[in-house]
Amino acid sequence: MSEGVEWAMHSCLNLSWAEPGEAVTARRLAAFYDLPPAYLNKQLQALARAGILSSVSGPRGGFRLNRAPEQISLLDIVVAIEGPEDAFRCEQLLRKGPGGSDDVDYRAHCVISQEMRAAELEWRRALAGRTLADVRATVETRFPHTPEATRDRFVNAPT
Amino acid sequence: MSEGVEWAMHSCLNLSWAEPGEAVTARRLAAFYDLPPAYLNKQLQALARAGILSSVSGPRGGFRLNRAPEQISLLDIVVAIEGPEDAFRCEQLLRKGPGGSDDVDYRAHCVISQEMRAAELEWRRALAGRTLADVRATVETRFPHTPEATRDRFVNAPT
DNA sequence: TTATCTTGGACATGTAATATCCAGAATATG
DNA sequence: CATATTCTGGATATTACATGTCCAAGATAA
Ligand code: SF4
Ligand code: SF4
Repeated sequence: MSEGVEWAMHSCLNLSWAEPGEAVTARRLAAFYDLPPAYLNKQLQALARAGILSSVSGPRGGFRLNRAPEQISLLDIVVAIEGPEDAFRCEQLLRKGPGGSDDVDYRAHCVISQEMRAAELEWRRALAGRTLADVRATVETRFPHTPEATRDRFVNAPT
Repeated sequence: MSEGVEWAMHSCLNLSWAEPGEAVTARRLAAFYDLPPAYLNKQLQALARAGILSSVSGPRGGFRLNRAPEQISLLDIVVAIEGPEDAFRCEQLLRKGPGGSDDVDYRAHCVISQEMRAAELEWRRALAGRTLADVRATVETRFPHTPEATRDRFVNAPT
C-alpha cells in the first residue's frame, strides 16, 4: 500500500478540525508533517476527484472536506488513493495451463481467486464500517488538545 | 501483492495432486504455466524455508508438500512469499507533527494505525480459515478431471 | 491588476519486484 | 567412484512503479 494513504488519512483528519468553511492550502497541510508539498498536492487532487475534498483556486483557496466526517469512510480514502483494484493480482495463469483457453475468464471460476477476493472483501468491510468521525472522536477523547493544536498550526504555518 | 503469491498458490495446489512421496522439479512446476524457472525456484525456496514445502537435492529431487493440505492455510502461503509485514505502512508521521517526539512509538497510540491494523486482521483471519485442502476439494468437485490431468502434466513435461 | 493557489502534464529519481546467471553442495544412479 | 541432476544462495541485470520535482495555464480573492 502506498505511503500516500497515510498522508491522506492524516490530511483529512486535520481538515476535519479546520474552521468551518475555511480552506487549507496544500502547502500548509504538507508543512504539518514536513511532506513534499507538490507530491502531497497530487494526493489531495485524487481525494478531490473522488469527491472527498473540494478544492478552491486562488488566494484564500485550498482544500476542505466535501462531506461531513460521518459520511467519509476509511475505505473511501483508501480507494481514492490506491484505486479500486484488488491487491491480489490474478493473471489468469490457468490460460497457459492444461486445457486452458483464452476465451474463458478464469477469474469467475478459479477457486483461488475467489478465496483471495473473499478475504479482501472482509478487509473492505472493516474499513467501510469506520468513518473519519469515528477516528476523530477517538483522538479527541485521548488527546483533547489536538483540535486546538491543529487549528493553531494551520494559522501559524512554519513555511 | 506480488505475483509470486499466485504462483505459489498454484504450485502448492498442483503439488497436492502429485503422487505421494514423489518430488517435483522446479522446472516442471514452471513449465506448467510457462513461468521463468529460476524465479519460480526462488519462490519455492521461500515456501521451503517457511516449512510449507520440503526440498530434495539431486536426481529424482525437487519439491513436495511438507504437511497435509489440511494443515496449510492460504495465509501461510501468503506470509511465506510476502513476509509478515502489514500492507499499511505507518511511518509515524506524528513524530514530525505538533508536539511529536522521537521517543514515543506512535504505532501503539495512533488511532489511524489501529483501525488499519484491525482491518488487516480481518483479512488475515479470513485467509487463515481456509486451507489448501478446502481449495483442492472445491476444484475437484467442479473439475473432476483436474487431478489426473495434473499428474499427466507432471510426467509428460513439455520442457 | 496582482499575487495566490489549484490543475494537470511532463519529467527525473529512487526503490522494489522481476528475472537471469553461476558456482557450490547434495544425492540418486550406474 | 564418476556422473548427471537438482536445489541453494549470492550477485547482478532489467523492468515497473512509487516517489518527487517542475512548469505553464487557469481560477479567484483582494
Ligand atoms: S486459478 Fe485463480 S488465481 Fe490462478 S490464474 Fe486462475 S483465476 Fe487466476
Ligand atoms: S497517526 Fe497512526 S498512521 Fe499516522 S503516523 Fe501516527 S501511528 Fe502512523
